[in-house]
Amino acid sequence: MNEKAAQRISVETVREAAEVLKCIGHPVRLRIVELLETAGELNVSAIGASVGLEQAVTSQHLSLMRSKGILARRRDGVNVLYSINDEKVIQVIGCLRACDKSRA
Amino acid sequence: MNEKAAQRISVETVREAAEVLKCIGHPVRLRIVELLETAGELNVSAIGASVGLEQAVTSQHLSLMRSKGILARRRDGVNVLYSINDEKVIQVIGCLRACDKSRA
DNA sequence: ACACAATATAGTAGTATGCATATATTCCTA
DNA sequence: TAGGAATATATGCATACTACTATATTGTGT
Repeated sequence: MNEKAAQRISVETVREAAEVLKCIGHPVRLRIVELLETAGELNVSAIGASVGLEQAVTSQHLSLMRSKGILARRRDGVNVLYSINDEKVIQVIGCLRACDKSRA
Repeated sequence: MNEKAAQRISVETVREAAEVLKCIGHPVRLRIVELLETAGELNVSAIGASVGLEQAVTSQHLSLMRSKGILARRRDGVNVLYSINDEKVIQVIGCLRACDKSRA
């Protein structure tokens, strides 16, 4: 079983995946995504504090990722909680953790 | 076992990974990487033909990916054979194949 | 050494990104 | 409903990308 199918990935998938990869291909955004992968859900100021960014800049990065479907957002009173909304991204983070560990 | 370690990925790894992700976060380059993942090794013109690109443009994309350590290159007479040189990238492609299949 | 085939590099113009600053919006509480 | 806290949006500017075209390099066979 599992005989290395290797079928061509659809044009659609390539286009969308490239957009997502490009988006998380930024140190700050990748860090944010990593943070959310472990924390689950966080508000904007917590994210900004953890990554060390201005409020506006943090919000900009979060908005961008949300616009690509990478993040989901939920209001909780005054706060807005962000979380990961893309399975691919979670898998990529997992892969990076593994790589990071194995390069000790 | 495997108690969701979730240790913070090192700054180094984040920086490098972001560079790689950004680089393959381009439709053409992602397609090239997919191609090489199934084909193993291909010369420039074969890659260009398969992706439908001008020679110079193909070469530029390949050079860029090589400069990031994503691709390896080997001369074979007049030809230059490119192949994937980054384990992360292979895993990402695998992930995309899975996603693509499951969205049938 | 010459001619040709396969790759690579340079230069450039248009577009997109990234960050910073200022300003706006939304929601809670007194 | 006025004020403050938490987020979001608008704008400007410097930098980075992308695609295109032209030109250069490298290797092979004769």
